[in-house]
Amino acid sequence: MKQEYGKGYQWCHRKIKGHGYRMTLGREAILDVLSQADEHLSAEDIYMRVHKIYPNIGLTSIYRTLDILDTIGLVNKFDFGHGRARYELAESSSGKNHHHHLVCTGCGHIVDYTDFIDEEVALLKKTEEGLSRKYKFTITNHLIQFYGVCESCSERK
Amino acid sequence: MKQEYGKGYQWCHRKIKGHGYRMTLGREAILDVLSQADEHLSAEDIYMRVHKIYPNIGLTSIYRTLDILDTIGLVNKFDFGHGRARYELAESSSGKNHHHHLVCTGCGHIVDYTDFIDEEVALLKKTEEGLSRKYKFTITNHLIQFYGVCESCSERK
DNA sequence: TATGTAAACGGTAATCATTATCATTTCATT
DNA sequence: AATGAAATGATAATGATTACCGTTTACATA
Ligand SMILES: [Mn+2]
Ligand SMILES: [Mn+2]
Ligand SMILES: [Zn+2]
Ligand SMILES: [Zn+2]
Repeated sequence: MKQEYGKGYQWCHRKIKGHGYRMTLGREAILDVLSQADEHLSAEDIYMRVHKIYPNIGLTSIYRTLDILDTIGLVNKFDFGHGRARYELAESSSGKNHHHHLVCTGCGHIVDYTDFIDEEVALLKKTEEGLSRKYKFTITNHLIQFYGVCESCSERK
Repeated sequence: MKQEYGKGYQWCHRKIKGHGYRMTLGREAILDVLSQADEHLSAEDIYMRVHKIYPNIGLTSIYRTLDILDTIGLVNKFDFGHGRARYELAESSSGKNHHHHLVCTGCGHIVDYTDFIDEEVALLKKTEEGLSRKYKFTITNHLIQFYGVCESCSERK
């Protein structure tokens, strides 16, 4: 159960406590489910998976915890336009590379891509600096998504 | 009322009819409100403004029309993370330049920026081609947003 | 190790933007 | 004017997320 992922369980634990939160069995289970997920899970997806290993969990706690984890940067929350938020472990905690998303508007399939990511990130950095200066914003985050139709969706006419 | 904007009312009219839809007073009023808007309006914002010049309009028609206009590319629909969708006239119909958004997570203020847009668009084009080939996607759209804290929000501690 | 207290919890009800339904009206075409 | 399709507005339904509240738990302290 308590497996290692990214910078590891201990690192997440410290980060949570460092922000004044407690580490509980429920939170541990949520991190565990996220670390094993290969897709971008909704709160209810997470609820169902956590429920198997920790049956007492309530959906409310899932939302509460995800909100905290998003706030302190351990998870990323996304809206891919399907009416519900989706979550993934952040790079820092998952050990995955920085990536952006390609979304099929037909079936909802999502591709994590890292192609051109270095160029993208370089331009983003430059843009952030420019915008920051010009508009007096402290920029904390960015979002890049491409939308289109995947192969099987376009074959399905 | 029926004023000129972007490629003009006639152009929008033709585009709507070209997709098999009818041009009605309500739709005209919605386009009119959008063309005069200086912000990114929610469905209810639009409803209230249209209601002044066309009191019989129902909120349902606002949603229906916006959905159609989004689908045929006359308006863009955005989610800036405040629980409701926001709309703006698309470049083609508004005459505005291609731009992306800078969002203040404190007060919700949104800046349209065009800085570095040529470089951004060039990279996007290249990335789109690469992703398209590699993942067999027909890419139709992209989304770029920066999130941060505006000056007055950071002064307000 | 026992205890006090704030944090976290689960269940339930409430919220609220968006959609579905459906009877009525309007439009384009003849 | 008659016809059928598209559009409309009022209303109800939906569904993800949040608010509330009484109970339980984690953990700093003694
Ligand atoms: Mn991802
Ligand atoms: Mn804009
Ligand atoms: Zn697809
Ligand atoms: Zn602000």
